[in-house]
Amino acid sequence: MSKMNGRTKATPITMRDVAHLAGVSQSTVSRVLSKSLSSVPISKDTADKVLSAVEQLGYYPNLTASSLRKQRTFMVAVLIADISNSFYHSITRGIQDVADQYGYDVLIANSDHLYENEKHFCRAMMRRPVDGIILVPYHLTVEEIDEVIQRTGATVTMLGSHINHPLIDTLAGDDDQATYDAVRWLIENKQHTDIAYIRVPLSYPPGLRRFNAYLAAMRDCGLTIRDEWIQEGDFSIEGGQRTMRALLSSPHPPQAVVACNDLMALGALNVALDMKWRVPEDVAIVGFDDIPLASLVRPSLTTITQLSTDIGTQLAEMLFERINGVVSGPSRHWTIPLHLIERQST
Amino acid sequence: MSKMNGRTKATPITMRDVAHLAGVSQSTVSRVLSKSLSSVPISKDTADKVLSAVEQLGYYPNLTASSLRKQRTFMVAVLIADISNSFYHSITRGIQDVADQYGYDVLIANSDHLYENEKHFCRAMMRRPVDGIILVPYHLTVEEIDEVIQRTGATVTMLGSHINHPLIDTLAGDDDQATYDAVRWLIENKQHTDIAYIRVPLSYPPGLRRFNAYLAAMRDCGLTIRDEWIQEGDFSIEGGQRTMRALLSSPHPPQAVVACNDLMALGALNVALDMKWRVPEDVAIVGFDDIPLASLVRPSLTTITQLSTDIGTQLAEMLFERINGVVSGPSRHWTIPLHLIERQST
DNA sequence: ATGAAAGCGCTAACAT
DNA sequence: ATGTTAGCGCTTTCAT
Repeated sequence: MSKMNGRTKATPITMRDVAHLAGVSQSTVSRVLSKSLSSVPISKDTADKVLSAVEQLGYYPNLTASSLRKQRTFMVAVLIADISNSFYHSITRGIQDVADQYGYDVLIANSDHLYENEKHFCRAMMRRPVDGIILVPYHLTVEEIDEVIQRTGATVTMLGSHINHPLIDTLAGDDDQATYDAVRWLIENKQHTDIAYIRVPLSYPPGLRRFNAYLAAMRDCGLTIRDEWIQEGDFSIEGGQRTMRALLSSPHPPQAVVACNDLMALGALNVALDMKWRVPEDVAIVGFDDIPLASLVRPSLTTITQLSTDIGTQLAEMLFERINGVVSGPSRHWTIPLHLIERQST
Repeated sequence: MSKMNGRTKATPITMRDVAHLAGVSQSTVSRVLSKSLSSVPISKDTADKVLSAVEQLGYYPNLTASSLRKQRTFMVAVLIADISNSFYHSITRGIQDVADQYGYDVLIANSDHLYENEKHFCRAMMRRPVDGIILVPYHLTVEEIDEVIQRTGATVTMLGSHINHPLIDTLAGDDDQATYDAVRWLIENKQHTDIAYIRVPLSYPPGLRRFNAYLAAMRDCGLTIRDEWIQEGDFSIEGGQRTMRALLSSPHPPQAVVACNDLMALGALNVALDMKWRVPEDVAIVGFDDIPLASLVRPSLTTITQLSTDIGTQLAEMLFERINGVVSGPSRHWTIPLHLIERQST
């Protein structure tokens, strides 16, 4: 290693240095290195000289400069709702893998489900434009997302179905149908009548949809819902624990509990066991997302799968198809099939 | 929203536009906006004109251009070993929070514990220099990290104690001592004599250190270790499951199992329960990391805590102290106290 | 107090 | 086939 002594200024090696060493002009170096198809031919001889100079100096092109000039950053940004939820985090991994393949770096942001953070993300995108954005928006409006697109020219792909924009490809699960089916399955196959639901605040469009699906299933089966069976969590394990405690201590505890996501379902499961309720004998539990933990805990959690890794790669593939011009034309809206995975908690 | 019709080029608003609207020169706009302490005074009047032009146009400065000129990117990069391990992912969150506070964006990369990926990360840093780097390196050598520092001028902070470089602040837990203590505690307080260890490949310095601590504790207590009690996993839940299956099916299954990380311990726990072994009565299990799951599963997992969120914020704070010049001088090496958390699995 | 001009490192259009 | 030149959008000297 050079010397490692003292905190000194960096000594970046630029194209100029390479050009100088190779005895050619700086633009020739650029041409050799970018070897773009459209470019003019270059003599084998100079190409070799350049390449060996690059080798010798250990030159790395500066992407910041290249970005500025090309108006293309080779970065994509991802906005997820909760970095501590492994559901999102499988998505992230899927995206990273695909981005890597295309030579892109990934900027990750986390909204914690907060509108303010989502808006902050949009502002960040205006300042540091990226080529592509993958969003899991909860509160953002079409207008806000549209502004980012108009101003930065970024290609946007999102998870969810509540935004409709002519330039945004979307991928969404059929949440409501899956929730509806799960509740009916609890009623018809498991003979439950007293079914509680742990929802999230109704300002979250997907949360609202899932909750409505639960209501519809109960209504369609002619079942009545006690007020105390409807609980409101906040996506987290703690939310699930708190609401489950309320549920199990109420005068009429439910026979089954459906939660809007796995994290809350796991919190609920955990509280049930600690309160010595047998699961599923005394109370059955159903989640949503199929995060890795769902199959790991005992009893393992019955849940609705979204195949989160696939979602990530899928979203990224859709994005890069646009970025690389493989696909053009009107926005695509894909739906992914969801299905109940029956495990030990029901 | 403007029109949303058709996939058109972006219409970025630059400083020139602002200058034009405000009727001043572009450099004046820059001065007003950067309001750097060192800068010359500016008349209240023009400042107002500029600010209102900014407002009116909804101007956002372009960070790519600014980065190029200032040779400062306002980005930090993080290299973690496993994005699906919640231990790292609490670290990530801690870093994100701090970075956010300082107005920095965060680039996250994932090595999957692979040397090749770690080197790939270094190359990426050469091409897209960032102001700061936080590393959890497993295989990277001092030389390789030093090159990045020399070439990019980035400030580096890392988790771990096996790299010694005059410019790199490090934060490390006292893994070996904690492991040693945990094993002795199993022996002296829990009266176990047959203790197995699930290690990771010995090419991982921290893994090696922890393993040696286990050996030392056993030896110091005069206990012998059967060959089959030493198993090798790969950091993952599956690794824990596979090795635990081997352990429990062996002719002399251990009374206690210590794993090098929580993920493997959880896999082991899970297999034990599925094979109808009672935990901790038939076999006790100890992990390392204290990831959120450790306290969630039943029986909950006895483990060694590293306070991962604190680690993230701590690392980031150390980094920004350097970046912002709050601290200078020789590199600091901090140790964080680790301690055993006794839960139900022992 | 402000404008003009140079330049960060690169790409691409324009020369030759 | 290669060199020269003009920017990308910004910051920062140097003038005035």
